[in-house]
Amino acid sequence: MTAAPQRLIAHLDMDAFYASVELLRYPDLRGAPVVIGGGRRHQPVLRADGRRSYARLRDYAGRGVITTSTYEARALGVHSGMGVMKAAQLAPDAVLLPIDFDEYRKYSRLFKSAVREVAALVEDRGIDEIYIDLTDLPGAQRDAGRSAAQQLKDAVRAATGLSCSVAVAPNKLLAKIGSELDKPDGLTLLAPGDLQARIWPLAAKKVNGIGPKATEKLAAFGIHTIGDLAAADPQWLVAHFGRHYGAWLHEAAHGRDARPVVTFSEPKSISRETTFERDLHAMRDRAELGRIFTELCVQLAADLARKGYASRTIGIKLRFDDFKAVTRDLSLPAHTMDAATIRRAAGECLKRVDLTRRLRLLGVRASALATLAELVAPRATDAAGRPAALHERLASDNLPLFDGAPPPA
DNA sequence: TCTGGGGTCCTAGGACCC
DNA sequence: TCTGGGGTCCTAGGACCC
Repeated sequence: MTAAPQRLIAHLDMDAFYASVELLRYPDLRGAPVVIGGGRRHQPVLRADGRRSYARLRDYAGRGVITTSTYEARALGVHSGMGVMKAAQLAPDAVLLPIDFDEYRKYSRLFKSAVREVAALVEDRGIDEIYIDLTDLPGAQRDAGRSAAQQLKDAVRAATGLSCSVAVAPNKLLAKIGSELDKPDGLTLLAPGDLQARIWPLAAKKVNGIGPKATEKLAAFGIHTIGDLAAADPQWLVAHFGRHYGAWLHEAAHGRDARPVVTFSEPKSISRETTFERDLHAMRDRAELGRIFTELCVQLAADLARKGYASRTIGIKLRFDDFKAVTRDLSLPAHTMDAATIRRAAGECLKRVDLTRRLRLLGVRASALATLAELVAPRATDAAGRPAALHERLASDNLPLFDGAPPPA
């Protein structure tokens, strides 16, 4: 009997993805600190002499955050998630470019299809990163996946002109940590024996799943590195972090992770939200809020239709001027993809919220999704157990969309 | 002038049913 | 009069990730 082959899981992460895509079309910016974010204004302007002029961080006013920045900008202390206004204090002369998701999605498709030419078992993890299972790739076991990883990097560069960082490890958890170790343009191999020397010295927050809150709580107990965490008593971790999370922290610190590479999964929810340019009040700005609310519902309905889903639970999200958020949701008797039905359900949710404070964000969410195929499948049945036709399963009506925002509580 | 928009997963209490 | 579990659904909030 032969032993099962060692799992070889790659994590591939594009280097400063949005910023690198922008540098492809604005090569004159190469080497400069460049930041992506802050909305859709501040487009570069082509001047009469044929050169471009770019907005600088110091010119910006608004509520945007940094989505990505070049390594030159990061060296100045600018990081993703940071408010643009705050970043402007650190790097006022850095170039600011608007976000162009269509362009990034185009390059995302390009690099992912290049990867799939090399290896078929690919898990999508958003626009700029993926996991790849190399375990059964011919030849991969011979060199622990090194040549396969190099092949992936070469394929991505050939297809896009962009660099990425790849790590190959026994599982997703370690591969994810590993791809950051040699960025940019990295190629990292991690074997089970590398845990103590290469993983344990790292900060605990390098583990995917240990965020700001857990990091702070761990630090309060004197746990700073992954090694500190590995040395902690698992019973103690469970007592302080809960049965599930505490046990997971222990496993993660020891580099154990059996999650498979998943090549497809159905979405659980689809949503639309927007942050207003200025905070709005439910009564004073009622007309504007009503318009935005309806627009979000119309967009959400279009998203559902385009992707082929119907939803049975509609929810709203509000964020107030003090940044506190609340959610409300409502389950319907039948699935819907109809804008008016969504708008009415979302309006019911809104009635359950105290609207004294001003709002900075409004969102609408569809969950409990079913594919249209599921809804028409023979096994789809009505309350009496009889097969139901699609038009009977979808709650749809022609109520007017613009019925205004409900009165504040 | 702090803090976008799109997601996933987990917890926890109450309703309701067996 | 007091006292069971288990299972599922609904709802709200929060941590976390890209």
